Amino acid sequence: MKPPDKATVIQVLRDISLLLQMKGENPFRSRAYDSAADRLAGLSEDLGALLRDGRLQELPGIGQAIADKVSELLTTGRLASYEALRAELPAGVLELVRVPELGPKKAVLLARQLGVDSVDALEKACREGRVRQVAGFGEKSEANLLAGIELYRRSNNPRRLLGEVLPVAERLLASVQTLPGVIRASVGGSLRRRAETVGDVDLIASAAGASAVFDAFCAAPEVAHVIGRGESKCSVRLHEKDLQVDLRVLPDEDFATALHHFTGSRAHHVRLRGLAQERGLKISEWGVHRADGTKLHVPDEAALYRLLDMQYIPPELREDTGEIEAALAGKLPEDLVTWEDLQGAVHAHSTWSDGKNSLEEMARAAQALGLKFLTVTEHSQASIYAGGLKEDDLRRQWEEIDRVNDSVKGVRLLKGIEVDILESGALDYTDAVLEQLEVVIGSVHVRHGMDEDQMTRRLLKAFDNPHLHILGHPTGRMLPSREPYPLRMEEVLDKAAERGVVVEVNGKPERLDLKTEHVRMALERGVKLVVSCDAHRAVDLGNLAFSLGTARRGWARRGDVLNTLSAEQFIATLRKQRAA
DNA sequence: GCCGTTTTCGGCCCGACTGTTTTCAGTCG
Repeated sequence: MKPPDKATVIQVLRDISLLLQMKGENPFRSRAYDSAADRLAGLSEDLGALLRDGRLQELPGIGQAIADKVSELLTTGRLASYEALRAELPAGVLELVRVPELGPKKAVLLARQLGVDSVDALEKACREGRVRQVAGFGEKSEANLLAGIELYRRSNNPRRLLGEVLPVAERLLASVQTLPGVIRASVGGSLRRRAETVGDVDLIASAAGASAVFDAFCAAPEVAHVIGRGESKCSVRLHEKDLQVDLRVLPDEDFATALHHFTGSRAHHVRLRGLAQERGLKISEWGVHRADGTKLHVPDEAALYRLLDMQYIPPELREDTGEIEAALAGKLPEDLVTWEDLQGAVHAHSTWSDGKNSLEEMARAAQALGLKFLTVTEHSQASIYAGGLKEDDLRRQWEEIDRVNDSVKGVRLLKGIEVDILESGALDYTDAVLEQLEVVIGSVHVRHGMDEDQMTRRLLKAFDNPHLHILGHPTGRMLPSREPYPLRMEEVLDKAAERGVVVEVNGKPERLDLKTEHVRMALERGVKLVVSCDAHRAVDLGNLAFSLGTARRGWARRGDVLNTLSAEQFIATLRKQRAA
């Protein structure tokens, strides 16, 4: 039997946490399973390797009991205590808790009292007015459950892609900033941390009074429905993409601590608040207080970290994956790559292959973003479906690139290719053509079905070609629909480091490939990166922001990312990397 | 269930909102 993958282990731990809550167990025991799941989710190392080396228990939050359970699950494919727990509770409860508004306690109550064992059965019970007969439930509960069921049905995975949501959120933020009385406002939540997917949008604003702000916010044309509204929080659902937006409005003196609180992550906060306790401080969204109730002045987030004697931690790093220890020791990198550092955008297509805009339009879009160069990397001949270029087409394209470079000032198009890495690991052009190009990205586009061994060897073989500069979207995943192809990432990155192959952090919202954990693995090995936009339209140059966010989440510094160099240095460095 | 530079027992982050309640439990983030 195939051993369960990491995602399965994480899911089982989360299920155990829920089942323990259903049983009414000690909530801290339940939380321990959740924390362990969080820890594994943020892990860059291979779970199987940790198990083999007996190092599972070295992970904070994983002790003897959970390590044993993970071990049992990984080695036997089953977990007896989990199965026993499931058997103790009514069937279907783990499905029921996926309905928003329905938590473990209510789910088990309804399952026991009404015999509902599925979301369908729950809906029927609501419609027949049976739910309101259960103590603690009323007519409103029924209506809310029906609304929750509809939401649950509309999308099995309610999390949206960062690249879909961020532009919507930033537009909304701009309008909130103009509402009456608003002093400061920011995006918060996993969106601010640049997680690859986000569940909803958190906006935090400061103003003298919340009421007028909420009135205006709820009346905005993009708002479809007001979910709830209290003293400091208001939740709405937008017409656009069915997105839920939570707006918090607080006095300006509480803005920094509120922004910090609603940025998360939960794991980061738990650690930080523990540290605060040791210093006799209490942190909440309403400020930092001493035990005697004195409130400390916290004008911005940096001040909050200073109170705990640690370096400022940027939002993208707040996941409790080592950033707290580093910040306490003063070892957090202070030169994480920023938007301002970027001089060029990597990976763009034009109408020469499957792009929608001309070379000149792409150049002008790059110019408008203040970029100094853009690498034009069309598909190669094997990618017939994507209008891949024959070698002759390429030469004609170079003439047009020269013309555009003469006419559009301040930005330079680099002559490149996204060449297919064929099934054999060979590249899809002759060396005679490849050596004339300034930028060669090699990517896998066909035959994803190879097994782990075959795919690993395919990539390593491609590294043998000295003209390959950059490995493009290394795992081929597409969120949420296509799994990454199987690959021994450690081996690929080891070899990339050894051979000077640069690795792409692809910024297309569905890809974000490398993902965060792999970025860290690459950097630990000294692999150099490019952040890319994989643009097929001029507007896609904005994908660079998503790639940048992923690189920062992986702790990438300015010097790790080659498109922070000038065009000349960029080209020279790509060549030098491979010559070394 | 995890954890420990006073502790191997006794803590564990913190609060808003809702619906159902007359003081709180459940859910969410």
